[in-house]
Amino acid sequence: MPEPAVKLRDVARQAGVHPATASRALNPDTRLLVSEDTANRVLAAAAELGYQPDAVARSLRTRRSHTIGVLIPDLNNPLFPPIVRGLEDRLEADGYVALIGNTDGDDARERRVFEQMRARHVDGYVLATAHLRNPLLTEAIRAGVPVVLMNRIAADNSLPSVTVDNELGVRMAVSHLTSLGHRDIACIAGPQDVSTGLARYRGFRAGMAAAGLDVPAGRLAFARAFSIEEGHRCLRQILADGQPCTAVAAGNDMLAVGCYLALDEAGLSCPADMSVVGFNDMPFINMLRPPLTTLAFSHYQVGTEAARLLLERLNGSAGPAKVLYLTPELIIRGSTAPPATLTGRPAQGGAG
Amino acid sequence: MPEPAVKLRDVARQAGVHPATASRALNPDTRLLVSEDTANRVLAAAAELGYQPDAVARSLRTRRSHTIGVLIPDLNNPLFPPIVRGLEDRLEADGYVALIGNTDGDDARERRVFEQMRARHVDGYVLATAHLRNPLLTEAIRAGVPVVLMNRIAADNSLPSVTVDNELGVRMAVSHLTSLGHRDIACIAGPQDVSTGLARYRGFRAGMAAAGLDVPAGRLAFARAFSIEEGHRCLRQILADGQPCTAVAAGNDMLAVGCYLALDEAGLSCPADMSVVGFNDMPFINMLRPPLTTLAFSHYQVGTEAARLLLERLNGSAGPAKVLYLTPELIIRGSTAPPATLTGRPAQGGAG
DNA sequence: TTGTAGGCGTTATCAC
DNA sequence: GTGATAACGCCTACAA
Repeated sequence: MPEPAVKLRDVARQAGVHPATASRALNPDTRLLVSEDTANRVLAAAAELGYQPDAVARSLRTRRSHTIGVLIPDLNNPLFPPIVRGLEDRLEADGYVALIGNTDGDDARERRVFEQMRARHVDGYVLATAHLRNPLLTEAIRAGVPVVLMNRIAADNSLPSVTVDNELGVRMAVSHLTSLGHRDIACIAGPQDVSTGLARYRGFRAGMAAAGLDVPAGRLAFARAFSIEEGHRCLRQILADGQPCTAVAAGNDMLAVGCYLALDEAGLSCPADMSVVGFNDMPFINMLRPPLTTLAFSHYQVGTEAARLLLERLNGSAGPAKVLYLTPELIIRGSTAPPATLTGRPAQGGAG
Repeated sequence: MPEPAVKLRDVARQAGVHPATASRALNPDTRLLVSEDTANRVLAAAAELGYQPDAVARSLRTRRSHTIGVLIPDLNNPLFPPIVRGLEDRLEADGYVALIGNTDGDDARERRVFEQMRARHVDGYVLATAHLRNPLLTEAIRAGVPVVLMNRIAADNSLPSVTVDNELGVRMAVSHLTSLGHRDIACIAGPQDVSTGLARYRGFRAGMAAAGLDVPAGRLAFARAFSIEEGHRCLRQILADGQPCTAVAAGNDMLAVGCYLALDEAGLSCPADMSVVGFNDMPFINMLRPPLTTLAFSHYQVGTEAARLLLERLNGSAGPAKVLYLTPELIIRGSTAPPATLTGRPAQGGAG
């Protein structure tokens, strides 16, 4: 026994005006076109009947869906829920809703989701999945749909984007390690075809160079994904290689967790035998043993800022693309300590 | 320079037919109304032009948005991302998309989000936020929109729902503890106005009764939310109360994590001084020290099954509501061990 | 200040 | 089997 929804014409009838007048009274932008008295009658009628404008019909007419398409790699990555919350909370304030699409790093899937969203007339996109060169981007732009990038950015900074200063973050991490006395520092870099992986690796090299330290090949590994498994594999590889080291800078927290596993497996303990630094300060990462030293930034804010940049575009502001860098904060926890050689104990790896 | 989208009438013109015919050819359900030859021409034209039907216009006409409203408490709760993924993956297979709304346990917010979704003509709702008596439910039903519950269920089983067998799970947990030799077992129960909190508490009482054990008031605390803070507060309260116990069954993993904090604070160690059992087997909970013994079930499957039940309704199946119970699995990890009183003796498996 | 009319893109219901 | 027509609910020139 579904109750028929109340429509604009019902409100108009109740207020004794024409639907067009009711429409004007209900729409904040056109309310001043109508007499205050009429406006009040219409508003009262709408309230009484519980009128909700039909968003679908409105979209068809106005060509604006008030819907945003959001593409992320995988919601299961703990980095993304707070980002998505930030996005949705900010968008909701302006009457927008978000369609979330997971790509699982699969180009075909990404394209399917993208097209789905296009068919639903999303007013804009927020992408957290950008590769350094991404065909989807040019396509969206050609279609005249605003795009904002978050977390990852594109090769040229031609698009509005929000990201943490990855390079600075890793330089801070390296500086923290060297100030503890570490000199033999390994790096597990993330994938180099996304900006996060690349910028953090650059930050590592810059930090090491600034400290006058070498980066021999045996202390460097490239993860094929930002996953626990890859972190595990990479540190195992470095340990097997025999290039001794007392600390490792991981491309993100997931890789760092993988390092924990590899250390366990090798019978080494953190931080006594090896210090570990991550990146992101994922939720719950402070609950691990030892709690992970990592670089923090407000994930929620990444979402709200990305939403803000997109809303600016949607509200007509043109101008050059704003690229926002959040400053990371080094959170020192239990996974970093001076190297064993300095604490009185014999050095595990017997480094020179 | 936005390219104009290609419309049905463009396809029709290219194929040399009337738009109505093109529509029939493109729609699988009506394709048999049109000659095979024409159908092929239309399909070819559509492919060539890259035609994507306008979902908004279609919705207006057909009164179906192929959109589902999903209400969850908070995406930041690690339980929900996999559930949402399950939902979205299953819905996508049938051409539906999900609008996710976070309620933060706030009734007003829940109502706002619900109305937003209604205005967008969602074809159905999936609610993970159901209180035992929920006004939204009757409202949705009155509007003729199908509703499926997941994770939590309503007081009467009048709605299709998917949930783990909470009572059984906690009985398994208690049985595990008693078989280790525990007799003085505390319980930190979740909120009693939601089905999960209530059923798990019932399971605890049933399990204890089956083992012939008492539940004195001093070993029982009710959390006001499924949060780390509340778990912390509740166990601290129990410890302060002076009723000695050697194990605690927490209403979920978050509460269990709070227990870890309270134990740390009290200088007690887990599992030597106190065993802890959780519920849910949240992602990353196995990375804690000690890894948490808990009850696992496929969160992803909760999502896919909920989607399935809803799709059944949307495809017209009536019949009585199906209530699906997933069977939980006890995952024994490092947070449970025989009580200290027994560990001096070779009484590992044997309970007195 | 308010009413009229037309159309957004699609599909359902008629005719032919 | 196909074409014409109307309508889904709303907004917005334009007319009055």
